Amino acid sequence: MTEYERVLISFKEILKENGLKFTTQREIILKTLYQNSGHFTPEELLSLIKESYPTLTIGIATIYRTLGLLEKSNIIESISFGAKGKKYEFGTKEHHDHLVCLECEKLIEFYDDTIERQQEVISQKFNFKMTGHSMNIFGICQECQDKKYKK
Amino acid sequence: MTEYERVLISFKEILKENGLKFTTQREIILKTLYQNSGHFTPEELLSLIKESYPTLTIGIATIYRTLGLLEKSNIIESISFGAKGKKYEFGTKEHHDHLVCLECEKLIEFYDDTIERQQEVISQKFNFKMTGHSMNIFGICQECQDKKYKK
DNA sequence: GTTAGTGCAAATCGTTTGCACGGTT
DNA sequence: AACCGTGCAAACGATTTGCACTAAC
Repeated sequence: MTEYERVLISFKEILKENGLKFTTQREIILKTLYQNSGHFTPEELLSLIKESYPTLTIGIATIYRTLGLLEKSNIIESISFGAKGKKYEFGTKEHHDHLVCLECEKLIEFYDDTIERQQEVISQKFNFKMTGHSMNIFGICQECQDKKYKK
Repeated sequence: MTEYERVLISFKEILKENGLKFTTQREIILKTLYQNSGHFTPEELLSLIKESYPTLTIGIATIYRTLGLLEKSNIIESISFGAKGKKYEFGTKEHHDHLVCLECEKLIEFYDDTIERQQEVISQKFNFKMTGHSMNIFGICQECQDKKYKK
């Protein structure tokens, strides 16, 4: 069984448990996020789906509704860009955080054990029941630093 | 000289250096953020100012413009709530991160040396020129956990 | 057949902008 | 006097919602 099949089954179970329906749109959105690793805004995702499935009618509202559902189900994750909206990505096997380049808006993923562990320590200190976290380091990526000197 | 006086002078210097003007509105916004420790949305700040200075006319646009200015000047800091906007706080002496309660939306501040240091390590690993970061731990605060059991 | 999901357009919310007037330098 | 800052309202972009219709169960 592929990873995608496993995720699909678990999504269907979540739907059933909550009296929700498994629709073509929901399947396509999930599949598209799975097949295209990367970070997408809802609009980007809509364009991608429309290109890939020209005969499917699908609206931006459904994208938003489904993304919300998938996020609550812990199948996908989002990262916020302030007033500039959110980007979504398939919730990969292992959690990671991001380096955000302020020049080219690129996201670089990283995973760091020390930080993960320290979060637990901090939560305990405040008797805080941690359900998630986001850690973003802002700055300029190597590529953009290089470009600057070439100008 | 009080801390506020020092900040005010440095703000005035930044304004002068950039050919900008020191206005009543800018002063009131800075003073209000300084005097009211806490995290405010632009709208909340506007209400607070209107209550405190009933004779002053001030619009939401000025709040946004001044908050942007103060943030670029490193006098205040912001934390983003995705599509739900940003909250601003006076840039206290030492940097800190936040525990965000998903139940009551309260922010709890913390400072953790291990995390701060580890960020430098990660940035170096990716040849990333770090200019800032945000780390938010999401979950349920102790108060809200208690409430849940009392219901 | 019942109920939830959909697309569409309108509505909403936070934020930004154009403009004529007023305040600071 | 020159020029920036202001309030106001309109504009904007991301997201949400109401509704009649359609599809999943």
